[in-house]
Amino acid sequence: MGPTRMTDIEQETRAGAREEYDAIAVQERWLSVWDELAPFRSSDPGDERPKRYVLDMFPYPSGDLHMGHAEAYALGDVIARYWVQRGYNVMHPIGWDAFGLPAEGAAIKRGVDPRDWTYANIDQQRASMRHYACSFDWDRVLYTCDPGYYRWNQWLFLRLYERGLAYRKPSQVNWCPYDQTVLANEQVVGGRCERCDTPVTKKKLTQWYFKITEYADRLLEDMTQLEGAWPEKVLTMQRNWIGRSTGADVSFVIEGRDEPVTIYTTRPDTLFGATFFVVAADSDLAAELVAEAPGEVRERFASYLAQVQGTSEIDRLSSERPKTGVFLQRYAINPVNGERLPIYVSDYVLADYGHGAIMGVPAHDQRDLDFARAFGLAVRVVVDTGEPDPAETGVATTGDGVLVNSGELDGLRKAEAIERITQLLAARGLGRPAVTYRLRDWLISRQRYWGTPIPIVHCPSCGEVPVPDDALPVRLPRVEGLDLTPKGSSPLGAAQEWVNVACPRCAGPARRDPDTMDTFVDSSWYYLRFCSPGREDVPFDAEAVRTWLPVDQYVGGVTHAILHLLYSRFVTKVLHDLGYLDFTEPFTRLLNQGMVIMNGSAMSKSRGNLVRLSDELSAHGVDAVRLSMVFAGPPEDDIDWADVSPAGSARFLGRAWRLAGEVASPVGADPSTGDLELRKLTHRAVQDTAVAVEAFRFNVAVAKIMELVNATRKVVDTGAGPADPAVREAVEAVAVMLSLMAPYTAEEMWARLGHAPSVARAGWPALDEALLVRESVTCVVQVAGKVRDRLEVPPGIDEDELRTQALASAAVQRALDGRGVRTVIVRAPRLVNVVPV
RNA sequence: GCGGGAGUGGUGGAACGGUAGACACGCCAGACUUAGGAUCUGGUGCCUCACGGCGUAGGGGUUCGACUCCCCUCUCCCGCACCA
Repeated sequence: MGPTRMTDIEQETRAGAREEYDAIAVQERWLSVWDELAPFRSSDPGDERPKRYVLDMFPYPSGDLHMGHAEAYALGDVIARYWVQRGYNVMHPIGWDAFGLPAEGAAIKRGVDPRDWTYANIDQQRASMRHYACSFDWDRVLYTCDPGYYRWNQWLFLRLYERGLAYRKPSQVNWCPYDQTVLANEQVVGGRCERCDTPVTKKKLTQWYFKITEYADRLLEDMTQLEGAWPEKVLTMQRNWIGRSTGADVSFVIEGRDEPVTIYTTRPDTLFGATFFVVAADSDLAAELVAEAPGEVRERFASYLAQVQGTSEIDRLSSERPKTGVFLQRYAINPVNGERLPIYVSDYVLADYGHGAIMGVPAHDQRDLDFARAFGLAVRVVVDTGEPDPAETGVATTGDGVLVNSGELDGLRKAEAIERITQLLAARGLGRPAVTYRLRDWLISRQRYWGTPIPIVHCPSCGEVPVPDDALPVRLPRVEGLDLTPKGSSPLGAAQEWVNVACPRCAGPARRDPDTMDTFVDSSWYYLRFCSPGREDVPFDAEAVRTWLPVDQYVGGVTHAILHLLYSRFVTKVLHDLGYLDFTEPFTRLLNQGMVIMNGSAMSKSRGNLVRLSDELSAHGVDAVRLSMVFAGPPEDDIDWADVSPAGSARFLGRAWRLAGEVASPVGADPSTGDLELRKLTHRAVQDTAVAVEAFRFNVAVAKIMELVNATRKVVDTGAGPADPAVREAVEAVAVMLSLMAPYTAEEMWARLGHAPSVARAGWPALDEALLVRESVTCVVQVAGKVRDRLEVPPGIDEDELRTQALASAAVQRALDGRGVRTVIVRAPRLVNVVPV
């Protein structure tokens, strides 16, 4: 009966001869094999496999790959390699987000050409990726700093320009004093420059914008397509960022001014509670209103404005900041009751939100109340919420209640009053319902060298003239002779031969726009370019885009939750509207991986907790590092490298590899004659692993593979033995599944098992459904919800039979201790719960 | 302040409302060893000699049954932060 026992001698030999797996030595042998086989090429003509587009966010080439890259690409690779094994033609390309400030920094500091610095880093990263066994399709590669790429940024700019979606306007903009350039709203994080952490200030400048606000509603609505496929967190962040609010515009007559001024409010029901009026200090309206004010007021305003503009965003944001302002000695007339409201300027009203002016309702808005208390202004309650008087408590009431002191609105509740007053205002031509967004237009011009030149020529007689398509690309001038030091204006302006051109329209002398584009423009459409990276006549091949897009699976860090993802969604919609794309969302599914940290905090040189990827790779090998990244936990969680054990991963890989060397049945041995229990475990593991991978529970997938390895070990050592065909079946399954995370080891195993490379294209093991059926399951028997016994029962057992068996259990009877049975809950075949009286 | 998420062994983490702690790391013991930081085997939530009891941040609730659903509290993380 049973499996053949190994003799003691065999056992001794085997134990004594445990082979050592040299994970590092093995690596070299496969790289050239893979180069030749190109298992991940996706552009072979006539490829009949169904398509799938897996995309990792492309890197910025600032030095070599680091631990963060290693995690992201390990995760993306599991997904890409899985779908290849499932028989899909997977497009998994890579490129470089190659424009940007670090290259200029290097140029300034070390006198190297940004081009040379950038391409040198790219070469290094590319070599590291190859070594890290990334499953990229090396035929699909792009560099955004290549004129062959950025000409299409210019093309995109011109298409937006034609539609009025790219425009120039003067405005108060975010200014980074360190980088000496403007920043988009999205690139200011907590009042600091997203790049260099310098506190941001404001500056009035004329800049180029993309009109993303025109797409605010669609960016919001289309998120229903992404529900469940993108992390909820990202969707929430985008919703908040867009910040749609509904309310009403209300016109106020200003004494001594012909035109009334419109304000926006979400609380038109509190109109009768307005006791003052505030205009943003840095708005045009403020400048205009103060011009008619007495000289003393003008002076105070001027010094106040200077003070406001000198304040950094950091200070502006501090919440405990007292309210400040200047009374202009002018008045606005409340349209509902004719009251004269004193007009103030203050920095707590923002020039570029709503209309840059508000009505002050101190009783029902905390900010207004703070201001009123600072300036001794009246506080009038118009919504009785039952809470204490704000004038005394200093706490504004914002809840629901009954309108008072509000003329015809008295007695209505908040919501009714909002509707009523909006109607009344509309009927009298004094207001209308209004929607406002927190989202601002995307400021895309930058006063720096290493970016895409804006394809506009400024002509003294024709004004702004777009560069014709056939004159693209507008190439960057050579860097020689240019001073790249940040000085607040673009270095390109000093490139005389470049900047002075003939006007494309009148041929007269004109100047190129000297600014370059935000690098987020580059990345807002790169996923389209991968379909046809070599095309020189079009930005992307329409047919190829129809084939591949949208991206089925996007993988990247949550740092881009707003910036890159919002811009990409916007550009996709614009290109859709222009007829270039037939879809409206670029990324069907999104996975945000966490960060790799060390000892509880982000790695940094200054903290002294930096872990170098290259060190980890040479200590443990590529596979062990990749496996550790994947096995550490759910992909969206941070990985504390102090908590993971690449050495443990390496040991596991050695165990798997050794098994492959012990398989003693020939290639093609019929598994159906093999050990049934092991076969069942194999097929179940294959099934469970697939389910886990598809649900992004890669750590669980690894655990399932480990279980199978452990079970196979037992069968080899103390069960059916290494010659059983079921062992081969199991080990082959392990090799294929492991190829998702540990490509070198899997390839070695595959070779040891007698197969030709590459295991990457071996195909996912076919499931035998019959082997997934269990002939007995463990049934838990509870008494009052507590487990008292376990029964082995057939899966098809009927409820009555199970109930009978459960009640017959001695352990159940003991636990009942003579009490009667009130009910028995039976959930065949897994559980019975006996409820005593 | 507003919004979102999360609290499970010494650690990372598993668990369709149905066996809490899969799989690892670490640790302990053993085997093989001149040796072992290699390899293999076994053990490992807490209390208890045991029977058994207690355990998923804390407190309530729904349910035959709750890590899972609901309410309250505490703690931590993330995002936004004068957006009228």
